[in-house]
Amino acid sequence: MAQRGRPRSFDRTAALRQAMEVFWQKGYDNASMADLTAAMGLNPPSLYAAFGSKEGLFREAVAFYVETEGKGIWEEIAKAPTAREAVAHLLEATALAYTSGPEPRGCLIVLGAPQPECASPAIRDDLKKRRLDGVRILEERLERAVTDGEIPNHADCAAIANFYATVQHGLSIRARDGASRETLLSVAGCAMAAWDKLTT
Amino acid sequence: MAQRGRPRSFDRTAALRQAMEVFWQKGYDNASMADLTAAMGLNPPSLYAAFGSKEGLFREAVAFYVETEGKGIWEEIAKAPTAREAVAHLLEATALAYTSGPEPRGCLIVLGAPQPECASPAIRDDLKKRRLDGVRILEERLERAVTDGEIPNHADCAAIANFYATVQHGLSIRARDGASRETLLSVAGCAMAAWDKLTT
DNA sequence: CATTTTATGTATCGATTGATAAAATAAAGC
DNA sequence: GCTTTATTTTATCAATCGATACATAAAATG
Repeated sequence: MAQRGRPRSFDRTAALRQAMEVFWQKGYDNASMADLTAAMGLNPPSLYAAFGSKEGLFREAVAFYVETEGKGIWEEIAKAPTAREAVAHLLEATALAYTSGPEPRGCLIVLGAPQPECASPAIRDDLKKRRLDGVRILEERLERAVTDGEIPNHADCAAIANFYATVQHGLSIRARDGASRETLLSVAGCAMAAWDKLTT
Repeated sequence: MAQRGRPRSFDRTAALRQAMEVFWQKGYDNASMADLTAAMGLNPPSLYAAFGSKEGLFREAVAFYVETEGKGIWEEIAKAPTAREAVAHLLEATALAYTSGPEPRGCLIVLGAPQPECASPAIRDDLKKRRLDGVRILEERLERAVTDGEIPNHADCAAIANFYATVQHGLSIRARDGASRETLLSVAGCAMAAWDKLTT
């Protein structure tokens, strides 16, 4: 059954992608509705009808970001045969993703709303939760490695997970500062240099 | 010779400290003049007479931050007898500083204006320069360690400096997410676990 | 056809943004 | 005491903020 009423004249997904780019570049608070409507090619009423609010638009933009940019970074965590390969891939994929375009990128989830006093506490908390989810996913992968016998029992999985998550977050800052792909990859390599000592 | 005219009725340094706290909590863009005047206990004209503009106030706040919060973190870099101790102290002092209060802290220089499209490109670039200065200071300390014979010639000082700077930047994000002092110290320890492999 | 429903374009809402003009006030030099 | 200089208070500036009211356009339904 087809929709009633006048159909929308724009590609919702394409508009969402444009919104994601604006939020990625400016962050939640600094991205104005004027910026967003201009980039998306919409008038404000169309935007509000399709996405509800600036907050709703950002939530969808983040979900879209996770499904597109984030997928290649995190999906290998579970698939990799060893925790070491999982972590190494995470950092390398991060380095590649953060230097994929001409513009400074970094992670939308890390940089989208970094201030404790954000215009939208819900947005701030949502991004924070997503970041902490990343730490937890890492920790769970390491604990699985203990079960698998890859890592000894006495290894501090929480500490190791926190360490590699911290490195990954730091890569966002370095990427925004214009660090090259080679530099970020070398940082990933340096972080992996600690692996043996941390897991034996 | 004393000042002519009516002297100001407020403590300029105390007001600057209050402004620093507001910027630290909200970032440059999100801190409104209303926030600042309220925290500093001033009327707008007094603020503008004393600090010139929001941008000027932020610059002074950052300089004040470096002189107070940042001093204990970076001054040991040159003093420490070995590069290893210098880097270890940097990370540990960072972990302590970022968890010194009840509120999520992190670094003002890392988090004060993280967006590529900031309301003030000059502010954004100034903070970026300060971050890159940190990387350079680390690298120079490592190169000195090569000269001193602490580290072999073939060590990649730039890569190592980039790695530890990345960890330090990442600590700001983790601190904002509420990571405990013990967690941040353990991250610092994990980072130092890579030292031997990176320097031999 | 007319009716209903939804989307669009124009214009604008009250609130807040960074920043001042004008006037009142206070302290120093003469 | 008088002048000079600077600060403080009050009120407000134009611009922008996120979000809508309203009228019109385009599709499905009857």
